[in-house]
Amino acid sequence: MKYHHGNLKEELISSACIVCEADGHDRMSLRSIAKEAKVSQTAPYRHFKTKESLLAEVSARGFMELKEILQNANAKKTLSTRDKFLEMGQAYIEFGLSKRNTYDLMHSPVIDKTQFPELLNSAVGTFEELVYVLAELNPGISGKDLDIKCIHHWALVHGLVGLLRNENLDSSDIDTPAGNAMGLVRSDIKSFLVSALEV
Amino acid sequence: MKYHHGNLKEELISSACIVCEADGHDRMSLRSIAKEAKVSQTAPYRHFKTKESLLAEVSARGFMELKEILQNANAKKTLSTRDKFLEMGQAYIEFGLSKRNTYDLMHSPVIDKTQFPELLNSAVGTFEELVYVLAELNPGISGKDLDIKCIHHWALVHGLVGLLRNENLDSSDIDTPAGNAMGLVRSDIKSFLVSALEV
DNA sequence: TAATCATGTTAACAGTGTCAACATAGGATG
DNA sequence: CATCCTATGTTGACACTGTTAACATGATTA
Repeated sequence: MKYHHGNLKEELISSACIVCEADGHDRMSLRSIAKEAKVSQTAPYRHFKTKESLLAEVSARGFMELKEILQNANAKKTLSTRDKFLEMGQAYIEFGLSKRNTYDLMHSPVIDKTQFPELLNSAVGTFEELVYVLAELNPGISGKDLDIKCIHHWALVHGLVGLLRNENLDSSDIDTPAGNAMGLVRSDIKSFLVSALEV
Repeated sequence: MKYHHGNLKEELISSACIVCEADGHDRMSLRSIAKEAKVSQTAPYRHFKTKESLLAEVSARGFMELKEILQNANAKKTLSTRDKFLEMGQAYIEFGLSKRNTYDLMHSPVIDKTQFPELLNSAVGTFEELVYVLAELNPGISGKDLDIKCIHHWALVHGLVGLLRNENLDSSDIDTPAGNAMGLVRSDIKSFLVSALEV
């Protein structure tokens, strides 16, 4: 039994990623993931100043994974620019729905991104990926106008993920127009994107 | 000093509303608001089964307030339908930005809305208000198509609030296209809505 | 070899949500 | 009016949390 773990920081992060996605960041305790790594409850403090900074790493990895997913969608050379754009939108939403708790952490106010420059960069990186397709899709616009258009589309998919994830409007027993429409959207995201984005 | 408070439940809720908006729901403790009401730390448990159910109450009040705000915007008789719609969008976003922490709670996964039917109704009520204007604005569509259009616009404003609130992209020192565009959008929300909603 | 320093441990503190057991008062019932 | 019931309060405790201080270990470096 060696005293020094050797690879603790990395193990803590990857463990945190798993627990965070499984239970949600608010139910994740530093102590539990320390225990999982078979290490004392205060060992993480040699690698992370606070719990928040560990969560910042988890969040950053989420953004990196999302960026990669968007890049992959954008890299499908057989598709038209329009279809690549739609593919990205769908991939984004699917990420938000499948990595539910991680996505929640990524946009949670418990992490002050201004205190974690790397995290901020990761988040901005996601945005940049969107800029590339939209620039290709709209040769007419550029600069600020292009950036604002990006925000428009980012807001749309981000908002949709939020509604589908948190409102529980469709998965409830109560039969409402909102719930039914939400179910329709969820069952065919691509159609929704086509109509909403009007591209 | 009377043993029974007399109006504890109501006082706890309104106190929770204030603390929640001031500090955020995750930093709010049951004990602290019990103390504020000059009552023992377990007294709240005579009125709320768990902390979550008190937060559900706070969330519901948030939705009711938001609905009222949207109703007021929609009731401005001097405005055209289009302008009423824009007014609602702007009012929604301003609510999300000014009642930042409350808005966060309203869409937080810490509350399982399926376990609080009244809260679910409040949330759905917000949606309904949107249906009314959009129906008036688009006489051509109805039923599911109308509902899906509502989700589209709800997602847009909801997503925009999320980006403006949590990403900290514009308030940071780092100079990025995303941050700059975010600042532009924030400084003139109405213009953004006009271009994004294309109405 | 000796010293330094990153990385581990143990013990403790103040705080949390929650429950069980007990206390009080006011309204309903005889 | 006396009595009991029930809603509402309190005290004490439990298991947990993030975090810090003080100490231990062992690898790197002077």
